[in-house]
Amino acid sequence: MDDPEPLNVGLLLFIPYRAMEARVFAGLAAAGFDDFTPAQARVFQRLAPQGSRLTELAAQAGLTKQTVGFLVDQLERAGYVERMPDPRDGRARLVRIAERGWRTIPVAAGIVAEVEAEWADHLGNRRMEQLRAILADLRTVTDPYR
Amino acid sequence: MDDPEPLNVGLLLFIPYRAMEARVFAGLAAAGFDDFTPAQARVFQRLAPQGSRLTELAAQAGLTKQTVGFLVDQLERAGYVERMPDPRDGRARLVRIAERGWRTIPVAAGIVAEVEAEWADHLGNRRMEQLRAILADLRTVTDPYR
DNA sequence: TAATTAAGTCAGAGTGTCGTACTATCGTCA
DNA sequence: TGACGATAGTACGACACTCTGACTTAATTA
Repeated sequence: MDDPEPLNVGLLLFIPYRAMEARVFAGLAAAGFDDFTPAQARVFQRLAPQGSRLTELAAQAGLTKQTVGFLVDQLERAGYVERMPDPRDGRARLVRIAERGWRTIPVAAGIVAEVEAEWADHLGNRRMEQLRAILADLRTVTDPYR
Repeated sequence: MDDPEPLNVGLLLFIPYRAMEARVFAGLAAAGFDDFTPAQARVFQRLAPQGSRLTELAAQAGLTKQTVGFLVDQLERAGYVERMPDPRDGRARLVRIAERGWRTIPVAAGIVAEVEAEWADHLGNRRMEQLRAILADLRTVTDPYR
């Protein structure tokens, strides 16, 4: 109706991000993982396979330690992750994906693949690959954590 | 240290989005617009120049009417927007950008331009344009609202 | 070994979001 | 023209998320 001016890139990034997130949540819920909030997922998503420390997760997700601790509590109660002492540092504990957490992974990956396929279908494979490559490159200047 | 597998496109979209948002907020705060939260901004950003209805904003932002009403209350109290009756519908009210709101726009636009310039500098102009074009195209399949 | 730094927790407060229920107004059609 | 279903918005209550500040425990450094 009234869009002569192009949206800024920030908003353009946000729109598909949100669409992807919504699809993944709907799919997880349909597969029985219906406790699981976006905030929890943003932490869960960054767990290293061998486990991550709270402080590390907080830095990566751009949240405080307290917030991540709160979210990990919930994930732990729901059986998605477990905490164990870090053998290399008595102060630290490692947050690791637990059995139920592992089960979400193929489900989520399947939905992501499905959405990506739809996008590739719309954009064409070549541009989809360009998008992925450009975003990965952009990460080097926008992700303070690597 | 440990990133052989590529991140999914959702997360790759989120990282620069978040970086852009953080920069805009820091800049607005530095310019004296230090009340102004991300949630408020996500609504404010979608206001049509002639004013928008609450329901319309809610649909675009993917929020409920109540949530948007709550955020608009705050924006109104802070002088960024004003509400007026919709001459075409007695039930509706138009939310319009108010004087103080208009003043944020060049500031925000300047920061967005600055960040985009940095990105273009890193990616090269050609790929920056590709990114913009691809995202705009992707919007047709990911934005349920247009 | 004392001082400093780092990992994590606890407590409290403020913000953001939703579901349900309600009022007022609009549009339609008998 | 007036009754009825749909739509715009508000009110209230609950819960999720996030932060700040203060604290505990363990590691590191001097």
